[in-house]
Formats: sequence, C-alpha cells, structure tokens
Amino acid sequence: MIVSAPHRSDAPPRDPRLAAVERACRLIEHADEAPSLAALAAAAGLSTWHFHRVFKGATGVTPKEYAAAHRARRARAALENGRSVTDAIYEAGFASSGRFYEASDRMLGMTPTQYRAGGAATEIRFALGPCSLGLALVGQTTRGVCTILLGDSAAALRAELARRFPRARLVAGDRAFEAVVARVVACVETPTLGLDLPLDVRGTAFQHRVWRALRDIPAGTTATYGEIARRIGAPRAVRAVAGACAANPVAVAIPCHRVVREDGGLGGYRWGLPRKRALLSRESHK
DNA sequence: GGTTCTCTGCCGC
DNA sequence: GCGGCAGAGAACC
Repeated sequence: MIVSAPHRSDAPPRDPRLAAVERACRLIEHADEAPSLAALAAAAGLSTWHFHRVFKGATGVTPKEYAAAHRARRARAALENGRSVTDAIYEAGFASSGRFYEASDRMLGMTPTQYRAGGAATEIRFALGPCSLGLALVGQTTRGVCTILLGDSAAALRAELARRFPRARLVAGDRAFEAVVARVVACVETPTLGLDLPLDVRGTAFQHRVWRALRDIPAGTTATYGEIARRIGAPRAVRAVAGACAANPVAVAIPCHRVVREDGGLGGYRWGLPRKRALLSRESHK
C-alpha cells in the first residue's frame, strides 16, 4: 500500500483535484517509463509546481517516489512469478541493469537472484532480553537491527517474529549478539540515550518519511499525528501517519511512542498503552 | 563533471 | 486556490 488512493470502483471523487491525482497515479502505473513531472502536470491541467504539491498533499509521497515504489512492485511481482532477473528489469521499466542492481538492495533488501530464490538467504539473528517493560526481542540482519518487539511472553514474541519474517532463516543469537540486545535494553531503560545501531527497516516510501520524522522528535518531547503529517509535507495524511506509526518495526529505536493525539490523549501503542506511558514518563524526567 | 530533473520555500495574484 | 521563481539537491548521462 503506497497511498490511500481511492479505488476505481468507487464513485468518482467530488474533488476534481483528487480525481486528477488519481489519473496521474493510473498514468504512472500504466506507462512503460515513468512519465515526467511536466507530463503528469500537463495531463492534470496544472502547473508542474502546483501539481507536485497537490499530488504530495493527497498521497503523502511525491510523484517520483510513487513511480519508484510502483516500479519496485512490478519488479517484485516479476521475480515472484519466476521471471529471469533480466526480464524483471525490463518489465519493471528500469533503464539499465546497473540501476536495477543499485536499487534492488533498498527495494528488495537482497540481490534480485536471492529474492527470486524466495528470499531464503535472509538470515535474522535474534535474542530476547528482559527489561523493565517486560521482554524485548531484538532481531538483526547483516545490515542492521530489523526488529524490536516488546511483550510479556517469550513464546508470543517468537511467534510474532516468525509471522513478520515468514521467509527468513531465524537463528538464535550467540554470545556476541548479547551486546546488541544489551544496547537495545539500555535504550528502553533510558530512552534519551537513543539507539546508535544501524537499522534495517523495510517499508514504503511513505512509511520511511514518517519514520524519519519520528526519529527527529527529541526525547522528552512529543508530537501529534497531525504535526508529523505536516512535517512530512502531507498535512491531510493524519490517518496514514498513524498507520505508519503502528507499522514501526523497531520499538523505541524509532520513537513512535512520542506521537500523541491532538486532544492530549495518548493515542494507541502497538505494544500496549502502559508501555507508552512508561516510556514517556521516563523521558520527561530526565 | 556537467546537465537535467525534482523538490520545496516563498511570494504574488 | 493556483502560478511562478530561486536555489538546493538528486538523478542522469
């Protein structure tokens, strides 16, 4: 899901600008090569600059990001259908194989050949560590920390890990890995420390924007969902922001607990409101 | 490494 | 609400 874009089957949106954005999305999806900003704007009957703003306001991502995400989706689909890597490059509309390989790391998290083989090559080391909020499960790929889950039951956390990474090979962490867990636990106990470990988080372009904005919220302060939406330049995407917060794969490292409701309420928290409350109170007293 | 394209902040209508 | 510019940065060749 890249945008909360309206679907074709619905009644046509009353807002003609939304309709124009929708048409632009379809244009991007059906073109062999991503249409230029100027072409999209012309089709929408707006200036390039204004079209760009309207598009981003409605979808939360820029036309280019939308096109890139769509291209990535096409490449994934082609590879999943067992096409050769060369075919996938062609079908997804990449200009050259060099670009494709360059992009594939971000897009697939692995080389295209590995992805085609079912992603079995991804290995995630993980371990559980006790902390004052219960248990923390930390998972790490060769690139960085890919998941931090909080909970009370080791079995439930392991199940959650397997559910999130159904194709990965899950390997119990060794002694060396304990250090990583310790760092994460320290970050839970003293959230103001932050986590200086590399992260390996996958998400849509929109989710990455939100997550980046969350990491910019200073410890000890909070922001509202609406503020985050404005900071990423998508003031109307408040609900989508909340969705991206909920999809945060690395608790505490990306401080989604610092996002609260406009009315002063805490809002929700994937790992339970008591944990959100505890984290916030810890930060405010430092 | 130069050029083109994208993106955003700002202003004017 | 919309157009337009400037300037920075990214993408491209």
